[in-house]
Amino acid sequence: MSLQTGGSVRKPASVGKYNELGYVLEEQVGHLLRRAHQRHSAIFQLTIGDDQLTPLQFAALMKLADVGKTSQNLLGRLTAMDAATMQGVIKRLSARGLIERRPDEVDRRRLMLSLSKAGRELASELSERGSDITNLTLDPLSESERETFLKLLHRLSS
Amino acid sequence: MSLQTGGSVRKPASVGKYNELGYVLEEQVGHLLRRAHQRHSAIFQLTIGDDQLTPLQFAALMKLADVGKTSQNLLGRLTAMDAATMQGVIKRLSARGLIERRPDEVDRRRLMLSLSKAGRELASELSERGSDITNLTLDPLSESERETFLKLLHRLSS
DNA sequence: GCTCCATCGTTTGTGTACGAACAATTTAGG
DNA sequence: CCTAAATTGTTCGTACACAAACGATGGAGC
Repeated sequence: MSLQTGGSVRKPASVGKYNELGYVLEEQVGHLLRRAHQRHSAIFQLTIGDDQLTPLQFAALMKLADVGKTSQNLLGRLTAMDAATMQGVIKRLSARGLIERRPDEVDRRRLMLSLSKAGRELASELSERGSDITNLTLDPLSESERETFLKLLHRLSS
Repeated sequence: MSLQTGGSVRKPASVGKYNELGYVLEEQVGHLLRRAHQRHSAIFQLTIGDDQLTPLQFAALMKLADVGKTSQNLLGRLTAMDAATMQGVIKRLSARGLIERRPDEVDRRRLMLSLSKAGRELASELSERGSDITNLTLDPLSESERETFLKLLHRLSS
């Protein structure tokens, strides 16, 4: 399959500069998504107030607080995490004693997860912080712009 | 694919907007940014037509084609990559013979980078694909929505 | 000269992210 | 009932992402 442009697409010779390919990194949505995510991660780290907790660990914690006892696999789908990724996240939360793991009696493939007392307390303490982080991330936008942005972003989130 | 592989799937109390903690993962901008980035990565991989090339490698390649000979450190800043990350990206591009590295004569701390012939050819071949990827990612949005979204996203990219 | 400090690149360690292969188990179909 | 297919969780390999510590170099100023 030909990846070529067919030969008659873009300007041939660069006049004053070097090879201009007509591709501007700063205008690509992938690059902007990546940078926005970087900025959000930095805000998260400054705001969450728990040195160990990462964005994914926080998401898993809050989702588990939301839905209660669930299988590891289902929690992964609810938080948009790959099974292998989920494995690592749960291992670290479990090592901190925030999550309890036990095999399902009925389906012995399953690992059922639930929050420990410490996990429930942490989730309760930090839920406010989570909302703060979203607000801080969206700070450059006005109220109506935030609404518009979140609506459009949601449609780009498969 | 059914989301209900969880045996006795009880609907959580927070199907609507609120749960007991008032935190809804699906409304957090970080979660949406992450999912949008996941979707974009999948589109990139399907579209770029080069099994080895990753989004960051492609960004470095195109930026280097754009600015010409540059130091590794400066290229990192231009592509929003950490020095340690840049190191790995350049190493892999270099291993494929797409980039040439040589120390600066004047400032011996610097590693000067430039595209090889193969690198220039690949950049030229794939620049069109890069634009396709942005278009495909933004496909769920109308033309005016795309403009709005990119404008707002740009303001959230530090 | 010389010292203080910034910059450049590297390495290490931890944490996502995901494809791929795998074993154990459950389910579906004939 | 029995085999084929699907699901669940694990491990491995590769690639970001970034903090932190490091050695080498360069520059400003005394």
